Amino acid sequence: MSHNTAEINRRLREAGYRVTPQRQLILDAVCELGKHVVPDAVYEVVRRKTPSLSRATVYRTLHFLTEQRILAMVQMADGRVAYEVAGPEPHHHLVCRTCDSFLELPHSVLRTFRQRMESQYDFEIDVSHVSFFGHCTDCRDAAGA
Amino acid sequence: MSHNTAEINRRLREAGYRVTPQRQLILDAVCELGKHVVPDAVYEVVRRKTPSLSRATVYRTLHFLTEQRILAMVQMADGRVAYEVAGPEPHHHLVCRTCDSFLELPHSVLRTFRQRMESQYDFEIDVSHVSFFGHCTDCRDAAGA
DNA sequence: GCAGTAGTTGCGATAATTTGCAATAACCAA
DNA sequence: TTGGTTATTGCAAATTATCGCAACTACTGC
Repeated sequence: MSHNTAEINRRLREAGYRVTPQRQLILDAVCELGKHVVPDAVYEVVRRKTPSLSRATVYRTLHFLTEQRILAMVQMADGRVAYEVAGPEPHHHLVCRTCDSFLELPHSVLRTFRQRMESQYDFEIDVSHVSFFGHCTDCRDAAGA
Repeated sequence: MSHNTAEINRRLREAGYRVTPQRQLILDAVCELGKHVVPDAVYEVVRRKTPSLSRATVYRTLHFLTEQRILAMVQMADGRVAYEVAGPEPHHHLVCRTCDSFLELPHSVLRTFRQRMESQYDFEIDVSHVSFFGHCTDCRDAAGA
């Protein structure tokens, strides 16, 4: 369990939302499944414990927890969205379009860029998570052969 | 019409693909609809001229034309994908999550970043189009009030 | 021109995601 | 503890996106 349940529950209640068993189950499932968790995988896990829990609830809850910055939404190369538990410091991904592998980037790589957008365009980039797509070393080598 | 039909047709045929009325209609529609065109809008337009043209063809053709770098795929704030005619030089967007407006960024803003990723991570970012999400001046003012 | 080849399309089925609404249950206050 | 308020859930239907396959047709070579 890599999330502080008590703290999260407090935050939710403070904001006027409710802590429901469904929300806790879904958060636990994302946590347990690791990084780049797709909605369907979450559904499969929670459904084992609570078969009545519906797909709609999974989708809604993932959205909800993302809005609350408890989860972060990440884009996969094929366009699907996945989720992961949001750490205290955001991080970013380099996603390979060919093999779907990904590299993690520290937030620092975007810090300068972000500041520039703010001063130049007066636009505040939401950097909870950014994915960049392209091709990793291996796949480029394979293609170039 | 902001695209050179003859040139595009030549490119497609040269690559072994075919120039079909459906593809032309769909490209024209994207062109006419402007920037950030969603698949359904394209479908509504082409269907007026050719009611038999199916939704599947719209989706497939948008993907296809994107692969051929004739269109560029852009992400909207709500996660949906949209398309626009790809210019000779890529450009990027700052998309406001609140009002869905967007600012265009010249490719140059990412050039340094891209080079850094290449030298540091040996990862080649596909920069045909990148969207950054956040909040524009107006929406931040409105929210902060 | 004309016919053959293979890239494309349309249809229907399927998967993935969202939404409306009534029933439910978490939380707060007394 | 109990009751009321209202956020949340589950269901089913609506949307949105994808896929398999047979029919079609754009293109090439003759």
